Amino acid sequence: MQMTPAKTKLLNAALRIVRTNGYEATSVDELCRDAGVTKGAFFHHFKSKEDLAVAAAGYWNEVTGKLFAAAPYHDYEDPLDQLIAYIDFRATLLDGRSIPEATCLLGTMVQETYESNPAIRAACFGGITSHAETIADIIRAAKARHAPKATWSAESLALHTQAVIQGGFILAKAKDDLALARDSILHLRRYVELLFHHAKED
Amino acid sequence: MQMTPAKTKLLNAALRIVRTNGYEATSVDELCRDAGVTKGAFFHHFKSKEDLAVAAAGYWNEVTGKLFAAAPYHDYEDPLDQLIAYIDFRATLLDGRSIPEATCLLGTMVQETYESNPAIRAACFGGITSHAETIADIIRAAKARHAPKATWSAESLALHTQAVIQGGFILAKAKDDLALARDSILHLRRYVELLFHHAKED
DNA sequence: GACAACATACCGACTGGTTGGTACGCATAT
DNA sequence: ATATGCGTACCAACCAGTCGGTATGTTGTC
Repeated sequence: MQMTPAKTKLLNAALRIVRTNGYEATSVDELCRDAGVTKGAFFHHFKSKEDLAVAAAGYWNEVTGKLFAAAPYHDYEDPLDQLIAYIDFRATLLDGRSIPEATCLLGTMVQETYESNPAIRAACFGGITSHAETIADIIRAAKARHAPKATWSAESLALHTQAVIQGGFILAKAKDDLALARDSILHLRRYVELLFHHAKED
Repeated sequence: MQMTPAKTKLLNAALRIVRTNGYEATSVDELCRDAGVTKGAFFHHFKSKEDLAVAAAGYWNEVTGKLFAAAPYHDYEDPLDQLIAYIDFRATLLDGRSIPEATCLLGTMVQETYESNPAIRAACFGGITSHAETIADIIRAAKARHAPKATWSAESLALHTQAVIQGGFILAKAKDDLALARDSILHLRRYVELLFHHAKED
């Protein structure tokens, strides 16, 4: 999608500011100031603040989609290796980043808007589940090869990976330390290893 | 702590409304309307909206502290049984509740305030870690008895339980379905079982 | 036990600043 | 010429917080 400069600048500003201060605490004026455009430009491209949030969720999916598509975890032949490498990749995404830079726009926005703003909630849900689905594909393949008789489902485990990552972000925000998010991802890695290790023993 | 009726009503209103709409989207006027008190009463008891949020976090700890202290998971002799029962108890806390009723005030508030409001962030951190510490005590005992040589720490696993629960809430909010939170808690249960099952084999 | 002095709990009109959103003007490109 | 992209000026609603005031204790003094 071709985008006009002001629109792109506004969306990038939204990713940064909303992840830092949340959706409600982010004002249209601040967004415009940060993007270096005026309010006229804002309401030319977005019919409301809510509309911007929905567009930002879509933009987030675009940006992170490319990031994950280009990530090295795809290079492994064994899907279980891919899964472990994906988890490790999620951990490396915390390195050298501040908390607002490392955390997820969708998880942040949905907390504030799930009850009051169905459109934003749905956009966040779509983004999270579409990413989880790509992980579920990997898990499905890993399960078929290494744990065909396991009782858990690939979809459920994929969503769990996202839950752990999102939950890790919350703890990290609370302590102001991304190490807590890293620790939880490490537990997740161990869980996946134990799950498949256990299945092989049967 | 003895509390005046208006103050208690405001704190109870805060627990409900903030969990529903978030901190920023909750106005002082709405809080007063819901509590059935006036603005004068609000600012008599709290010197600012931020002050109310900090007090609400403390109040949340009181209320949930009693809930967990009276919960049945303490009745087991074996600390590992206690831990599993705690996890199951967390799952039952979702039953028959709406999402705002089931979710955690601290996790919701800290997402919005971690960068812009250190006092609220610290209050949320204190509440989460003090609860996690009670779980860490159980895990420490379970580890001493069943997995003395395990490499993971009780504190880290305790925080991970909280991360999974918080992350489950985010997914539940995104899908508007608490089943997702339940699923993640089930994965957490399996993780703990595998962790100790694995340790016993060594 | 009566009365003054003071504290606590609460009321609700008001304020100055901020909010999301609108109306409209103008330049450029087709 | 007309649609698109953006700037300027503005608005009504709402926001957190203030302030003068009342009603109801509580405490100390004689």
